[in-house]
Amino acid sequence: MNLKELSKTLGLSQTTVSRALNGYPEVRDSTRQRVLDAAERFNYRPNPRAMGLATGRSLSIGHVIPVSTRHEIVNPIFADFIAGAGEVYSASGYDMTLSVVKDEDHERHYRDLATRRTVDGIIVHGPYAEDRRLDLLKSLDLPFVVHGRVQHAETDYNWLDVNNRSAFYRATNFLLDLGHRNIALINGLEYMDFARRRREGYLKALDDRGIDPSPNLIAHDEMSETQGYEAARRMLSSLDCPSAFLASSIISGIGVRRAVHEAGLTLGRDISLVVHDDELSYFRNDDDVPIFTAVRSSVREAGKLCARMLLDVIANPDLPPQHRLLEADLTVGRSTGPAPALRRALEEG
Amino acid sequence: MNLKELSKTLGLSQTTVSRALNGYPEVRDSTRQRVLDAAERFNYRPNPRAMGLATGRSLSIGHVIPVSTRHEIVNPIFADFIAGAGEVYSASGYDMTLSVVKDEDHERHYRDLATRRTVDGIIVHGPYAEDRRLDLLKSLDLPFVVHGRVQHAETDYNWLDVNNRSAFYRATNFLLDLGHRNIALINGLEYMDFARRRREGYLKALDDRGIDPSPNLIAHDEMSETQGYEAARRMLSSLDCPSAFLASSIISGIGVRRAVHEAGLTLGRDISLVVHDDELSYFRNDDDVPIFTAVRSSVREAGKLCARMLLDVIANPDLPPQHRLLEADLTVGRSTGPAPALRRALEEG
DNA sequence: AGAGAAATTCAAAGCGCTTTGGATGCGCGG
DNA sequence: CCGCGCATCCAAAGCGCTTTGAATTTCTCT
Repeated sequence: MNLKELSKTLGLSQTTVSRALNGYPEVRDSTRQRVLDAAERFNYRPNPRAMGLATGRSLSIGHVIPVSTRHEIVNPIFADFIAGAGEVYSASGYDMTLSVVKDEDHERHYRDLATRRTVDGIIVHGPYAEDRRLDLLKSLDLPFVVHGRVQHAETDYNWLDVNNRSAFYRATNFLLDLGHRNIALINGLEYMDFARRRREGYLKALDDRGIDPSPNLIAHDEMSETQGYEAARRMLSSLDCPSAFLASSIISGIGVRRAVHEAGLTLGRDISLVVHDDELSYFRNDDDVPIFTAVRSSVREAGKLCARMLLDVIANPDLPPQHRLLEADLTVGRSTGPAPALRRALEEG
Repeated sequence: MNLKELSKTLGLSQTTVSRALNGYPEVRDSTRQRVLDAAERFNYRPNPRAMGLATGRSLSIGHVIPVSTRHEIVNPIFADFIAGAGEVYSASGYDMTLSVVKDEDHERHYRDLATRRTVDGIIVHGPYAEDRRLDLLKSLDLPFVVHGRVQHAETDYNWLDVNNRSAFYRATNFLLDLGHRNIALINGLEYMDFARRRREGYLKALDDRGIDPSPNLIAHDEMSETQGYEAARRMLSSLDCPSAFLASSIISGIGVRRAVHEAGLTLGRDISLVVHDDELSYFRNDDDVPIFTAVRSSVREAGKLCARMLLDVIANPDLPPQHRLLEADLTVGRSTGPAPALRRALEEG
């Protein structure tokens, strides 16, 4: 059943029916009701491609998921982010178009999206500290929102980010206050923007107390269980063995835990661990006393907020660039405790 | 730049240009080359909505991700599956449209997809043992492939599945051969088809050896770290304390490991654990000697295969229903060993 | 009652592509 | 030289919707 048939059935013109359905004012109330009833009865659904052709819009948002050839990992936070964003889209009648794009294909892909206008806007995932994508996108006249930020951008753009620097600054300070001095950082890939900011926060906190960071205690890699495990194992058996770890993800944190156990040590007593917790749905860390002390920020919520921001920008093209900086909570769990030296001092009174 | 402009520039009709671009034979070779060159030079990209309107196809595949209101978890295997499928789509010029749909909205959503023809086919994720969705889809005349199967279906349909029954049958036998008798099953939600099949395999193996399964040693829930932990902790402190666990996911397996450690026991010696390993990219279990003994099957590969199957079915509508049953590998890692009783016997010679 | 304004409704153009049903021009055999 | 078949190319219709500009109806006031 299409518009033509529907309007013929109703004895009205396509114009009127279309207007009635789309809520335009120049339709008599009784007529509109008649149209809506008929549409419902005949289960009429406008053809989105025809709508799109006529309006130029696609009612679809593009999410571009980067996969590098070097690093095969699909970001595990991605599923939850999508779930959050998807909720917003379906509530607003938008679809979500996903593309999984290799690093070297990004430019071509964005240009394609822009010229074919297959989406009305896009969400950029996993920005690098130096990311040429944004300047390209700016030049393409396609609304976009970045989940994260980049270090230096030629021009302003829409973004939503967790305050990674502050989160890791606070987390590091928390460990320092517990007496830890050798604090290791198990971070994400060095060229990722979030990883760089987290390291900045970490270094700043050390610097504030006049502590020299040890290069051996900083690991940059893809955040996987194995990465956490191997980095932690290496560090635990090194000379400047850390008494505390800061892990950029709950997943690498799990790896750290494995290494700690394997070394015959106990988390929260011999070794402290603070993780960044994205509140992944399959990895809840929200018991009354959480397993891990964590800086916490829901990535699903971030997905919702990004989606809303983008829809806003699309609806109001003249809006100035939108920014939203979320602060992470620092929640104390069972994986942290005073540094062994401090603990002994405390115990001896 | 659209078809009209392009053909005007070339001094050709739209018909000819369209045919040249789409590889139809009734175009002189030299002309075709001229057209292709110009298209390249002017960076011509056909408008997909116009194409879709004219052809009736959308060049897009729908993935429907279920989220229940009861269980908020987004299936963690989903990201890797998508990555696999996405590769195939982009190689074939298809887009991927994702929708995150609540249980109660599924029917409406599928009907919508079918009447609006916004996708050319869909992939069904996470089928329940008794899933009314399939019969509905069958009646909708929209090609689809199920990742998984259902228990009883009125009619045949396209699916790709891991042989869950056999995988868990073999895993259980493996543990039985090691002398374990109290074997616990930490499974997914009871109404999921895969969970039911896994339990069948497990029960069958026990039955083969005349062992009565203990209801206390079977847990059904969403597969999360917490679930694994709590189920294992409960079981470990119960009367019929298991000496081995079978976990339906590497993630719940991690939880089991935590409970084991917390009980002061050692994995692979005091307690054995076999997990189902989907080869999630952020949770590799593929060291020379893997951490976990596992039944293993790449979900990313499954994504690829499902996508290919669907594209096939779309291209050849008269194909009979396609089926593909993947066997999982049983890989021995460090999380399993002889049952304590057997080990003592062995040690005493 | 009649004019002008306001409220409704409509016909038709247009979005950018594919595809049907011819045209056109060419070489070739009779 | 004519007519036929083949290789190329084209004009125009159509996909299903929105939207412009105009027509028609209904109100409102005098």
